[in-house]
Amino acid sequence: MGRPKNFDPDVAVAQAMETFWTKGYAGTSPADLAEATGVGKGSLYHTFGSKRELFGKALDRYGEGGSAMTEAFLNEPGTAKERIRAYLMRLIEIDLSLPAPRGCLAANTALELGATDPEAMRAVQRMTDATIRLFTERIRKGQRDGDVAKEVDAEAQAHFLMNTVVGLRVMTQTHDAPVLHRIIDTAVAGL
Amino acid sequence: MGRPKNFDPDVAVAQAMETFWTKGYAGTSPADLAEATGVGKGSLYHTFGSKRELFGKALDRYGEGGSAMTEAFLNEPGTAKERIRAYLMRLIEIDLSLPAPRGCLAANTALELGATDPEAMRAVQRMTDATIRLFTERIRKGQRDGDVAKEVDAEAQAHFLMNTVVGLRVMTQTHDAPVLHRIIDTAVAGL
DNA sequence: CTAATTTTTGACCTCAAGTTCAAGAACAAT
DNA sequence: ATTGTTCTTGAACTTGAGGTCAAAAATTAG
Repeated sequence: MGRPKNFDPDVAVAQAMETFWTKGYAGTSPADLAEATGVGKGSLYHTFGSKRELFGKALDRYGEGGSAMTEAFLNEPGTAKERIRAYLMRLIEIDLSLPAPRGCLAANTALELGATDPEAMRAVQRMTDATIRLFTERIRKGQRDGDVAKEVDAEAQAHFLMNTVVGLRVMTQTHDAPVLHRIIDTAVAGL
Repeated sequence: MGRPKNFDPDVAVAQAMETFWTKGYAGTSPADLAEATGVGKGSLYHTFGSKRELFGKALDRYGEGGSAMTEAFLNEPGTAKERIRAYLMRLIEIDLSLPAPRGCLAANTALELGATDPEAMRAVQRMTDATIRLFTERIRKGQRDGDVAKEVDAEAQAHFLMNTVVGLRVMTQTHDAPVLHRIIDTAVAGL
């Protein structure tokens, strides 16, 4: 009972995520969030408690979406090297197609809140660990399929690829597609 | 003539740089800068004009310091691979020895101001290009010395290494030394 | 010593961020 | 229709950021 919400909290979280992603945590004001979601400030506070809590939900949602997209992409037909390369290419392609590249919410958060917000860091780490696991599994599958050499240390490669992804999402801010493509080609050479 | 400054602007810039590096651009208030430099807010504004201008000087100074340290490190005796590996190791070692890792001021700036400050981006790009050039030269020297294969594309490797550096400076926030070391070893495997 | 010049200091100003709250609106149950 | 409950709205509050300014202090030239 009681008056029904006239917005969907999940949708609002998704819209908030987009805003945080584009403008950063500190750079996003309650007014921005109200505009992005179409919900009054008061209502947002009533529903989510605080800006930080809303951000937490947005981070979680980002992790879910990212995981799903990574998993889907890696598991399309092809060799491990092909799929991983295609995944990296896709990542920068999306970012470069935006009016202004915004990198990776997780990486952005790590840098912006790293020193001051341990819980945000844990959320970021959960996401990177999930991605690393997906990479590891895909490489192991490649080894079973015979398209990746048995000697390759799947976990080491996965960590390394994660590092490359993070780097790319920053380099997107300052470098153009050809440079980024060559970086990707160099990075997957070890597979 | 006139009253003499009772602080050294160069020193103040260096102190401001440390503060921006640790707390980020937006996260650093004029009051923080006054405390870090020991100079009154009014005096800082009198000397530097605005927070943004002071930040510009701090960025430049960071670039100079970084370049000098990179060049010095790469040119110590050893093979290209050894020196580059040592350089990467040193970078994360410094960062991990701090109470809280703060990454790379240039990378942090790229993410924080990427969308909104083209001039800061140009400064960042000047720095990364300088580093890439140093990597390229060191790899070419390795090829002349015979410790790097002639077939290696020095520029592609240099861009790739730059990307790895950027990635590492973010990963430092969430991962520990052994993982980072393995990433470095994987990254320099192509040399 | 006076004048001219430059720096320092700290009070002051404006504006927006982040949040709270009182009043009213929309529902379900009785 | 009334009650109890939950949601919405917009005003209002507090705090600190970023910056300005007038007055005092420190210097050199004459």
